[in-house]
Amino acid sequence: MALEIYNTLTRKKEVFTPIHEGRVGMYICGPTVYSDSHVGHAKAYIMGDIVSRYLRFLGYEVTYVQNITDVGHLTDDADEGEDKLDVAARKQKKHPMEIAEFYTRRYYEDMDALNIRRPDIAPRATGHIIEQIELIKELLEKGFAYEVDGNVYFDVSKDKDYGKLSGRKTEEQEASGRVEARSDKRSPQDFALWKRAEKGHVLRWPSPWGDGYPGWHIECSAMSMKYLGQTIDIHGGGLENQFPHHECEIAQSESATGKPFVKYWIHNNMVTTGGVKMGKSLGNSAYLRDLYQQYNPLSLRFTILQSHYRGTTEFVPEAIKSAEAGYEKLLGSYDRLKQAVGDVVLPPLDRSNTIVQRFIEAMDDDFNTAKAIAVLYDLATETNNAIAAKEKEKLPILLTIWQNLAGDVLGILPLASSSKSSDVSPALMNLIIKWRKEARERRDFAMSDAIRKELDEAGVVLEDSKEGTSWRLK
RNA sequence: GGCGCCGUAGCCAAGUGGUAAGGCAGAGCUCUGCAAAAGCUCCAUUCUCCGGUUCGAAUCCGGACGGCGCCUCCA
Repeated sequence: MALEIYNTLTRKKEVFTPIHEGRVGMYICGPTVYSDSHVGHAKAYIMGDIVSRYLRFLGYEVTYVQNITDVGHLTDDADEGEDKLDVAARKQKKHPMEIAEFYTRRYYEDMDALNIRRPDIAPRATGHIIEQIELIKELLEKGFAYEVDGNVYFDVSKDKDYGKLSGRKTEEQEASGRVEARSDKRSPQDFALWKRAEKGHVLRWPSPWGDGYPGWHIECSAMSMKYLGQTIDIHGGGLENQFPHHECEIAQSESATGKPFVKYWIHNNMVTTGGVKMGKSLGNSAYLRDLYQQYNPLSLRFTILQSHYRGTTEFVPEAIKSAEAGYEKLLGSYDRLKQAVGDVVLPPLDRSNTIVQRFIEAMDDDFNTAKAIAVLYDLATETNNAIAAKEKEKLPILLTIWQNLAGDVLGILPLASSSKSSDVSPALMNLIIKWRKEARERRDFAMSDAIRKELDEAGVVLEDSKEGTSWRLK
């Protein structure tokens, strides 16, 4: 078996072979930092996280680049609309860069909580204006772009391949009545590479075409090529970015370099509620930091991983709660195993183990995390039985498997530092358990039950078994 | 109008030609002073519907119905 990835460009699963043996360059379109992150961001960046984690598990040297868009795009590619960062800045009476910095920090906080590893390089659009201008100059020199009164547009008619990612033909676009004609573009489907800054536009830079700011799509082309080369292995993002954003990126990049821009395009599907897309503009979206008040962030990650990244995820309380219940069952098994194993040096991962094999087979199939999680439930059952049967030899082997599959690849095990903070002293708990045991021995069940009930209310669960009483935090 | 996706048990959800994964909820049993946890067992003769291809279809083809996405900022 080998890793197969569904390539949006070819609309089929392809065996993954990196351009340079042993190394992978990947780019996932990052957020525009003018508001807080919502569940849609979680799904997209969990996908990027899983892809990079699994590639590393397979032994690849991965460079993961994810931009921070701190130049507000116009709300459309015509000459209308407003810069989103400018709007937020004006409302809050702040400089646009304050807005960008504020939400960038909060973005990372929100993603950290989901156990999403930070990208290796997180370039900001405002830090790469020079690169963007250079790319635009090249496109002008090669005749793929034209300037009108301080605005520079990409000439879609010059690009024979335009539409190859999204399956759109330019003639069809022209037939659509939805493309605004009100601008100085030659053709409605041409898109802006550089915009002239009007009076009052705060974010602006000097350029060969006068003061202005970059268009929506150019930053990703410029930054991905700067850090990953002219052809990169994997480029991805949310499905709604397929058109026009990624289509335009391909047009710009390939016209400038004459080389393929991306080998594998990956797109994640949406998060829905009641079957309808959750989105900012629809007003049915939920901010992650609000959800964190109600749910453990890792159980939200688990909920998302229980569906495939290319399918939709139905995000309703009933689904989240049932996922959370299943997730806690897995964690319970892992916690008991960790306690049973104690502090010993763990063996290396045995990749020939049946459970590991099945897990790899699932992940090799276009990152099928739902199937991979089903394997973890078998791992949990095996773990629970091994603990009950006191198979001491087997336990460290199982713990290694948990840490590799559930921990390193899926990222659903709590990090040691972030596990439930305990203000409960183990020594005091042992004392309480000892007294309760004495009460039980003299059959004072009223007392022993009262102790259990009150501890439960304090967040500590007691569990009696043949081996004695154990405790855990709720 | 153009392009595309989806419809699997009460809920979430994998499966894309070989006879329905997994989780939650539910039922029973084991263990147990009780509870919890855990284990075992049960829980879709069937995949929206109707035709077709095939030895064989949830999976392929055609049609109907229902839902959704993109085409405008969006993960």
